[in-house]
Amino acid sequence: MAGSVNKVILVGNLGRDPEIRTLNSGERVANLSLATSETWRDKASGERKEKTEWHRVVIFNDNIVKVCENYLKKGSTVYVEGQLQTRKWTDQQGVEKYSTEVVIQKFKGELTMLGGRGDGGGMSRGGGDDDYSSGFSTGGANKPSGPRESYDLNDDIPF
Amino acid sequence: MAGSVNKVILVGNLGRDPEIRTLNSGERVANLSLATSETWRDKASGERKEKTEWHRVVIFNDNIVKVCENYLKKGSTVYVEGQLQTRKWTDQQGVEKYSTEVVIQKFKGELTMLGGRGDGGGMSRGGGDDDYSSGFSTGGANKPSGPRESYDLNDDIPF
Amino acid sequence: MAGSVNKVILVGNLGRDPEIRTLNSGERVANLSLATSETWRDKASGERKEKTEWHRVVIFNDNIVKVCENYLKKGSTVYVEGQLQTRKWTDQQGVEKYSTEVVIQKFKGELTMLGGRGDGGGMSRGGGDDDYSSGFSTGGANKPSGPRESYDLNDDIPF
Amino acid sequence: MAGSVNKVILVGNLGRDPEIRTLNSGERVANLSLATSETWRDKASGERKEKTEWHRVVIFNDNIVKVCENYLKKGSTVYVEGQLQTRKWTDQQGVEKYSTEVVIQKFKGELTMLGGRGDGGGMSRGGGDDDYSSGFSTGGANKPSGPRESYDLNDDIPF
DNA sequence: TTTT
DNA sequence: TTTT
Repeated sequence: MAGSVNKVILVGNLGRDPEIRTLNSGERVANLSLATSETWRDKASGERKEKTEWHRVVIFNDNIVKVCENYLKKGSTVYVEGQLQTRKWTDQQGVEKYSTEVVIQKFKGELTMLGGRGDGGGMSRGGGDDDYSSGFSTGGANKPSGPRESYDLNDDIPF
Repeated sequence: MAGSVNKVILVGNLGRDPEIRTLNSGERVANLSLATSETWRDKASGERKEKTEWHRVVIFNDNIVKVCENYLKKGSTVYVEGQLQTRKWTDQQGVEKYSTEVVIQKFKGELTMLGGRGDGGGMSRGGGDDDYSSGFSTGGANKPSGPRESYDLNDDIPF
Repeated sequence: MAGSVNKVILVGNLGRDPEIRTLNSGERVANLSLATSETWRDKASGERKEKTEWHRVVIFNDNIVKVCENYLKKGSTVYVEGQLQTRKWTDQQGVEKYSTEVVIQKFKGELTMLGGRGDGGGMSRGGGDDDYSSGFSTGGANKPSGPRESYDLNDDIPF
Repeated sequence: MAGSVNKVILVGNLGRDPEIRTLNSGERVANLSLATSETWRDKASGERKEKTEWHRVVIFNDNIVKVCENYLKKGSTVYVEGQLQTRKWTDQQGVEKYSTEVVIQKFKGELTMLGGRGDGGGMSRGGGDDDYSSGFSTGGANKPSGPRESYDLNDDIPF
C-alpha cells in the first residue's frame, strides 16, 4: 500500500482511575476510560444539550504506563494521540464481539497531561528519569536528547 | 467540561465502492470501508509482515456524499478527518451490539481525494457549485445544529 | 492538485492577553501569542532543559474572536487548530519580511479552552447564542468564500 | 508548563527534489519544499481561484532522510507530520531574519509517501532494514517490532 | 474488502 | 518550485 495514516487525537477527562495490568509476558498495559463531550443549543427547543462519547484507550508504552500510574486519576484532563484498532473477542456465552480502541503502541503515540480536577496538585514530574518530554508529554521516542536548538547551515534562506 | 477534542485522521484506500442511502428524513448518508495498513519486518524471523485495519466511515455532509457518489470507488485513496462515535444497536436476535465509526458530521470533518487506483482518471470536479475546497477536499461547512444522536439504519453490522 | 492538507494542532498557553483589532472592512481579527514548551533531560550533563516555541495565531472567525475577547487572557490554556500561512510584508525601512502564522479562517479551524491560570474562574459560556460547540470549542462554520489572501495590518512584526 | 502539543500535518507535493546535506557533526539533514493548495470559486466573479502555500520541511531523522534520498523527487506526494519551529538567522548583510519550518526530529514526526507524479514507478522500499513502517511511512520509532495483534486479557469488555 |  |  502506498502509505497510510491511522491517527486519533483526543482531549478529554478520565471517567475513572487508570487500570494497570500485567500481561503474561510481563509487559504492563494501562487502560483509560476517556470522555469527550459536545454541547450545543437545539435550534427547535432552544435548549442546551450535551452528548458525551466514551473512548477506551489502551497503552503499551511503559513510560506512559508509568505516567498513568503516578499522575493520572479520575477527572484528569489528558491529550492522547494513538491509533484506531478493532479487536475481536469472545464473551462468556461464546458470542463474538468487537471492541474498537485507541491504542498507544510501544513506539507510537503520545499522552500529555493537561491538568484537570484529578491532578493531585503537584505538577512535578518525579526525578531520576532520562525521558524526553513536552511538559508532561510522553511518547514517540526512545532515547531522545531534546529538541534541536540550532544547526550550522548558513545558507538557509526563507523561501 | 472544560473543552474537549475528538478527532480521527485517516489516509487509506476504499475496500469497496461507497454505499449511499437515503434516511427516512430524506437526508443522504455515505458509508466507506477504509483500509489502513502497517508493514514491518519481524525481528525474530526477519519476515516482512502486514496488518490491515478496517475503518467504517459514515458521512452526513451532503457535499461530501456527492464527492463519494461521483468520484470515489473501490481502491480510491482518501484523506478523512472525522470524529469517533460509538453506536449501540440491536441485531435480529435481539443482542445488543456496538459499532465504533468515524463520523463526518454535517458541519465537521473533511474528505480529500488523494488519487489511487480506484480513480477513474478524470479529476474534474464538476462545475456549477460554489463550494470552498482544498483540492478535492470537502468539509468544514455551515449551519450546524448539534451532533448526531442516532439514525435509523437497522441493517448496519460491524464489519 | 489531487488534494492537499494543511493543518496545525497546538495546545499551549497565551503569553499575553489576546489582541483584537478591526480591519478597514469592519471585520475583526484576534491575535494570540501562544507558547508550547518541551522539556528534556540532557544526556551529557544530566540537567533538565526547556525550550519554548512561540506561535502567532491569527483568527478571522468572529465566533472565535468573541471567545478570545470574553474568556481568554494571559496564561489561558487553549487547543488551537488552524492552517499554516506565510505572509510577506515590508517593514518601515522597506525591507521585505516574512511571517508564518497559524490562521483560523472564517470557515476553518477551531479553538477550545482548556483552562489554565488565565481563566477568570467561571466557565459559563454566555447565553443567547445558537452556536454549536464542543465544550468551549468554536469553529467549523459557514458560508465560506475562499481563503484569505492578505489583510491590511501594517504594524505586524514577527515575534 | 502543564503539557503542550505542537503538531503540523501536511499532505502536498514536492516543488523540487529533496536537498540533503551533511552537518559538521556528520549528521544528515533533508530539506523539502512542500506545496499545499486550496481552490475555491469566487462568489462575486464566479471564477475558480487557487492559492498555494509553500512549506519548508526539515528532517533530522536518518531513516526518513534515506527515504527522501531514495524515493522522493519533484512532484512526489507526501504526508508529513512534524513540529513548528522558528529559527533566527543572520543574512550576509547582518540583518536578523526568522524562518519558520516544519521539523521532523530524530525521535518525533513521520513521513509517508502517497504517490504522485514524482514517484519513479517502483514502490519497493529497499531491503535489509528492520524498520517499522506503515506502508512507506517512516518515523516515530526506534526499534519497533510491529503492531500488536492481540493480547491476553480476557476480561475486556466494551464499555 | 483496499493498496504495494 | 508542486499538483489538477
